[in-house]
Amino acid sequence: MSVTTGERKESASCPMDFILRMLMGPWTTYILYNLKTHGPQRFGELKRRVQGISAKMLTERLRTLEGAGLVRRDYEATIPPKVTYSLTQRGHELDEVMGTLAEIGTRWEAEDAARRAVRAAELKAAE
Amino acid sequence: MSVTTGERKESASCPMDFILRMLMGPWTTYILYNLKTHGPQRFGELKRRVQGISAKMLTERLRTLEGAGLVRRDYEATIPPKVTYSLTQRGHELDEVMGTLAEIGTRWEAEDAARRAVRAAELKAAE
DNA sequence: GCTAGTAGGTACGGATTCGTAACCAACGAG
DNA sequence: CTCGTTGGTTACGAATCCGTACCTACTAGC
Repeated sequence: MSVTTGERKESASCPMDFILRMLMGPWTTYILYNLKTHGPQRFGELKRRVQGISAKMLTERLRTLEGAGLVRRDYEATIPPKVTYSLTQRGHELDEVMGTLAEIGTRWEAEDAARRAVRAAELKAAE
Repeated sequence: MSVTTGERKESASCPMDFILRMLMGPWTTYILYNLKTHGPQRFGELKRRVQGISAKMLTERLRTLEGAGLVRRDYEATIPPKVTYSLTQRGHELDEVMGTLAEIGTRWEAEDAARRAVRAAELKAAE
């Protein structure tokens, strides 16, 4: 599947698919999360915060997000150049869903951890 | 990124990432959507409905979803075997988010279409 | 005996992806 | 005159993904 370029053959009739393709792609959620919580940021700042991402990936993801209208790119042709990225209004429309997803994800992780703990305790008791 | 197997190195501190990895993976949304709207289904039924998917992919995705606790697999060792898949309670917890995502996706698609139409009209008027 | 259908598993291979490393342009500092 | 900074781009290569094709075991139907 092409996470980056959008549809592969036919995305036919699943609007979720389009939007999830956007949100997915390796670093996307980290980028959006950072732009949301820390506000507009310059390229280097963002790169430093999204630990481990390469300039190439960051550029590519930002271009994709920009193309989808989720992120705005402000370029100042100073020397050295200054490029600031920020969430667009459309980008902020995802705040709520992302919040919900994060909440569910967190809950599930906690539940899974609890379940593992119980199972471990049972195993120990069965010794 | 490994959509299928979950984290690659560190998913560190982004619960959205975990859950989106689940929802993503090529056919996942189609599968969940079908299980949600058409209820529990057998393997072949599902395969027929999720048009174009290969048995391999369907099996793999279902196993992943099962592993994440979103889908339940009921196996009856009749001849021929009968395997029914259904959403678990956890699977249904995503109903609302998926609905919201679908709504946003649909709206954006419509907005984009409208914008393209306007642009096309402008181009035509400028001839 | 041959085919179809059920629910997959396995092997291969082309395409895609993503990380690494190198490079670029302009300029200010030393 | 070289170095560092910013915001990238490009080339390469290894890893991964996912579709195709073929295999299983069993039975029913012709």
